[in-house]
Amino acid sequence: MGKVTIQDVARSAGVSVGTVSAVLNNYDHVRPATREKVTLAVARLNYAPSRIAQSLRSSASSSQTQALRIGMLVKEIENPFYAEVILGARALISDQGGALFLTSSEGKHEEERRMIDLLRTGGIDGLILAPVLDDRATFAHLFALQQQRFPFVLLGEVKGLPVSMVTVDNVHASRKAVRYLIQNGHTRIIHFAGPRYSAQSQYRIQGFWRGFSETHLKCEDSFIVPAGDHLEDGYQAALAVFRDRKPEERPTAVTCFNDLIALGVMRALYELGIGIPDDVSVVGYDDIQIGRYIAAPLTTVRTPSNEMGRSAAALLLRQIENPGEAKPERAIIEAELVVRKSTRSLLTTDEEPVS
Amino acid sequence: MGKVTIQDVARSAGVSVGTVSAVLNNYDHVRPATREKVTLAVARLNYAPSRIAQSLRSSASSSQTQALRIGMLVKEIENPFYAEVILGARALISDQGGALFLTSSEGKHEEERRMIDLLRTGGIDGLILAPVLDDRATFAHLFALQQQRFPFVLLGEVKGLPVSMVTVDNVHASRKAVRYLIQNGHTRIIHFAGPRYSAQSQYRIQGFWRGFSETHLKCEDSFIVPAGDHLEDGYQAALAVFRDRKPEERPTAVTCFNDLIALGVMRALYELGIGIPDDVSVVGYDDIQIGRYIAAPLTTVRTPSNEMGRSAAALLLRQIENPGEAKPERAIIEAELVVRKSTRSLLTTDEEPVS
DNA sequence: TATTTCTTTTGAAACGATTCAATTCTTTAT
DNA sequence: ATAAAGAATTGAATCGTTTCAAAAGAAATA
Repeated sequence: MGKVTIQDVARSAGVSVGTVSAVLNNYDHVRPATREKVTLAVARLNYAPSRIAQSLRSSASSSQTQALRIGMLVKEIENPFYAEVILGARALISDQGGALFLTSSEGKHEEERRMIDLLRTGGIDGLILAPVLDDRATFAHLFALQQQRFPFVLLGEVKGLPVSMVTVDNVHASRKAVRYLIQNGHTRIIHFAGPRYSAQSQYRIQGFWRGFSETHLKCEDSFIVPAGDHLEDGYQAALAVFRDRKPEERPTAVTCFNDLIALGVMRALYELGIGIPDDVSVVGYDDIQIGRYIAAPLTTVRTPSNEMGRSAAALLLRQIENPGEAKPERAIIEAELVVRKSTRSLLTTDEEPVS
Repeated sequence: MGKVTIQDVARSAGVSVGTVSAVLNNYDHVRPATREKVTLAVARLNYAPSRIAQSLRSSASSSQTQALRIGMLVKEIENPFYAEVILGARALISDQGGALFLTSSEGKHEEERRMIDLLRTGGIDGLILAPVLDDRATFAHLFALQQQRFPFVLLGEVKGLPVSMVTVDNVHASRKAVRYLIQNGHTRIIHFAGPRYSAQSQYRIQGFWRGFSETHLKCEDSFIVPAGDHLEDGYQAALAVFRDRKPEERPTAVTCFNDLIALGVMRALYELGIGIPDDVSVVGYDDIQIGRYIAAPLTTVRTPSNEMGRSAAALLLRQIENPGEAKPERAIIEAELVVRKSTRSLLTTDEEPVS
């Protein structure tokens, strides 16, 4: 069963390939009768255009229009911080008539390298990497890119690699935060640190130390508590620190690797009945938008978003595997209500099971 | 700045294209000296083979060894809801050895179409659209895609287009939320609705109505309040509804188009001194992760993330424009401390200016 | 030196679409 | 009925690779 090509359709419809192409692309210089003939032949042969050939041919003509394609690799798309970064990059590239294609490594080294390669061979004009994981093999990879003069920019800290990058002065910023707390009378301050091998986190720890060293106070080792970079990390770390400690032994303030950690910490404090800022002051890092709007755990309709994406992909893969079958499929997913603290019954004051 | 082809390499190395191809594919009938010449030319010109042309040619003989490339277009990457969807899709595609390339339309119709085209001509094997904006031209676009048998899946509601899609039963879910509230004694309930022309929002409104119609209660027109789909939309809408109303005239509960609206609403209520859930119950929609962790406005170090992305892109563009200059640039951006409600001074109880 | 054999290199023909100048077919106007 | 203008169709060129029969070069043999 050889593949059906546009040639076959043309022959079967008794017209030229050019005409078939015109019909398929909805050009308006085709007579209805001709269009009909072609459409029939397409249906009869169950013809599906080869997208490979299509893009080979049209990439030629579109490359004259020079639509800039930029690839971007982030660690985790779900971190609101990157969302903002992405928006910034996107805005500028879009203004230039280009497009930003996004990918994520989900924190895995080999994924990072794989994505870089896939983007690069995908006809991308340049790459934005934000941030690059601390990994030897990746560094070698980047070095090779650099050698080949492939345009790319790093976002964040990478030591000892002479490439273009955008960086924040983490030490300085972190120092400012601590100094602010100390100036306001705090002496026992804890820093919930980021991922162990993240250069970014190390700089922020360094700033924390430095903020202390400028004063008469001493920063003890126990002031640095490893957490991570997710909400849950902050939550767990804070529970561990605050749960079994007497109020007078608690820190009076904490700084966090990022806002997600801070939110997690705040959640833990809330559950422990520790007031913010009455008992403990909390400082985050990044200023994600949601930080300005936070309140209390939310009753909500739970859309199984992860599963939705998953089944969308499944549907798509099936379509690709059977290019012939044009039968649309539809997955209907049931949503459910999750009751939390933001609602209460007016009938009783006790918590009730979900109806 | 045209793309470098195998022809260019052949010319530059002083050999034929066949030889270059042989070198690239590691055939063993190439003399070391020749191999060397070619390798050098490849490096010199920074040549990367077009995988589109590759697979066009070899599709007949060798099987599809190419990694699967899936494009995904979302409305807004910054919405945490999509983040989850993306993760789900990504997980499955990655397991298959493929990659997910993400793009966003930022809610603009023509951007949506432009992105679809750019993805399509970029050698993508299939497309996930989540969700599709309610727009005639876009529908026509999708119809054409469908005609051309390009594999794609829609995520969300689109009426009158016979394509594969993944959908949630919005009416049902929304109805459940209202019913829950009514069963708990609420009678004055407001729904903060989504974007005006979103089919999704319309279904959720419909479910809201239906939840009422099953009871003895009447859903008045004024119960539906247009909001939008961003935090700020919810915030403003809630302010407008609650600010000038006497407590006994207030709704005792609200449902929201999504969690971001809910968070915005909660923020507004907090500022107005209205207790959650004591005075008003709030129901969101989506169950984004952060909904489980919320607390109070956060003092934070503000990283100018938008500007960071922007300048990363600027650097990159400059690099692409001047391919010769390999001079690494570096943009250093100053971060600043933003003091909000999660910190307080231990010296005084009044708020103080930032140091 | 001429002939044979083996190793390298060449260049044109695919792959399957889109494009567009040239051509043929319809109208419309004269 | 003929010319001119407009509409529809054609088909060769093109995109960037790989492939492979044929040509060319090098080495070995007679």
